[in-house]
Amino acid sequence: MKKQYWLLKTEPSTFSIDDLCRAKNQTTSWEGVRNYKARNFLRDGMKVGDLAFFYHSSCKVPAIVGIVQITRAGYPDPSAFNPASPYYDPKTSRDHPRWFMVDVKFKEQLDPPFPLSAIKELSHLGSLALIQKGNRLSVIPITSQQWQAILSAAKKYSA
DNA sequence: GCCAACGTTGGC
DNA sequence: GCCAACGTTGGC
Repeated sequence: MKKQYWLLKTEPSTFSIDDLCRAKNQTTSWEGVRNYKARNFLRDGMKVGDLAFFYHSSCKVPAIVGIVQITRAGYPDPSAFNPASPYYDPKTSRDHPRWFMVDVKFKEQLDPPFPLSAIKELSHLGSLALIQKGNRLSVIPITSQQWQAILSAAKKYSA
């Protein structure tokens, strides 16, 4: 199966790349996604070994800050069943899970981070959901061409 | 803090 | 099934 590429958004005030680095095995479950399109990508699209950009949103400098690898494919997100969780969804149950998550492991930090403003300047990206106006998708598929273009630009980038 | 864009909800 | 109202996202 061909490797697929992704971009995962997170608010650093909730969960940052530093949090991931400090996590046990530098691995975390990507809980709390409550959007159907994103859910479908988590449940059906992501495979073990896929790579994803780790993106900080809703912060001072929105940017790709690192790379992670998928270490476990989609499985039910238990936070949906937990009334104490901010991600609790009373309309779902363990018998009929609605929300899914994957596990991701830290692979690499981008230093410096590659900011959204620079991503927008790349001409050869074609349509990338991240830079489309009003986009709110938190799990975004990336073509291998886009991946290469962003990665090589990011390696050359210095603020 | 503002506001545009989007997804979801619920009345009909 | 439609669509207005609402809540949320996220860049600026």
